[in-house]
Amino acid sequence: MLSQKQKELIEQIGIYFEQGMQPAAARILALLIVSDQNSFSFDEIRELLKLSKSATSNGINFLLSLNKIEYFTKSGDRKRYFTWNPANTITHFKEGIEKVLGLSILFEKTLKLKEDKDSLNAQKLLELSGLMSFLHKELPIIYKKWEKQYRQLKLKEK
Amino acid sequence: MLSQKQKELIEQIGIYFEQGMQPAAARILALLIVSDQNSFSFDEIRELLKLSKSATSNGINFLLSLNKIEYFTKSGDRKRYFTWNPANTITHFKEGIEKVLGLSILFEKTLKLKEDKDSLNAQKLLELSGLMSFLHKELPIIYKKWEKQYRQLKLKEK
DNA sequence: CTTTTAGTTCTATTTTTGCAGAACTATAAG
DNA sequence: CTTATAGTTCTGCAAAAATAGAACTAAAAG
Repeated sequence: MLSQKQKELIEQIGIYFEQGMQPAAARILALLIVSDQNSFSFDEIRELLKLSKSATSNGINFLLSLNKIEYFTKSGDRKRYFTWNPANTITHFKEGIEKVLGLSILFEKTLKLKEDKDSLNAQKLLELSGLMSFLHKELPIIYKKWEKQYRQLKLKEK
Repeated sequence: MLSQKQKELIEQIGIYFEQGMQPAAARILALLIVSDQNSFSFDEIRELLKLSKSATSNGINFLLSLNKIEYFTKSGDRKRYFTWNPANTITHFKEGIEKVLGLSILFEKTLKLKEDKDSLNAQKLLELSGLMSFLHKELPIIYKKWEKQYRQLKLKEK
């Protein structure tokens, strides 16, 4: 069902995802991304990851609420089959970066409160928030550049 | 010593920093960034943030070990005076972004294991790791662009 | 040598997080 | 109506994280 390599990747990717969700949810998401099987039932997830019913249920519902996964049903079968929702993942990735850059706003606010704007502290704060907001402005340009390049790559394939 | 606005910023910035360190350490760092006072002794930090000696000591040493803060001493005074080490902060920020992009390597590894490389799952994985590594390549260019712009800004000031 | 000071380390609590497993619910099938 | 299935929710526990405060240490001052 899962090779050793796949298991390792689930763990490693899971660690990245744990920033922002519980270990169980992180591994469920990693499983749906890594595996070759294109959908998993509740109990399959439960057994593969050796989780309890509650951990599985909570993890799945957490991921559903964030639109990171979705499910479909088969007629004459009560089970739900869960899959990764890759369509939103790029958006989520972009949002993740956006969030980090929210810190620049707090740094700008801090700067405004500074009595001595010429201190090293204030100067560096300006530099840092400057870099952050510069990056923030540049990112959409990068994304466009990539999309263009990516579209051409796809065309070539055909 | 600390205005209401400063206290709020310490809490808010602290929340960002808590990803990666204990709440106490996060607030100590935020304090050193936000305050107008340019250095703080152990006991000043302790009292302002209402921390225990151990929490203060551990927090300070953690931040020192990561080079996020530094200290100086005054002759005829045994205390250490701690300050934010802004010089490294930009480096730390860049490293933080680097780390996130490490996920792209794991996604590439995942892709290699995929039996069906034409599945939506595999395609999106390729797209995602592609975006990530593209961004990774573009970042140094952005940094240079910013540095150039920033240097000109500084020259104008003079 | 004794005392003071600044800070560290150790021990014990408290708080938080995460999960297991049982009890429960809702729905559909028979 | 009864039973089976799929999943949720509740209760409780265990491990980990974070902190408090006391005991301790190192070094300088007197």
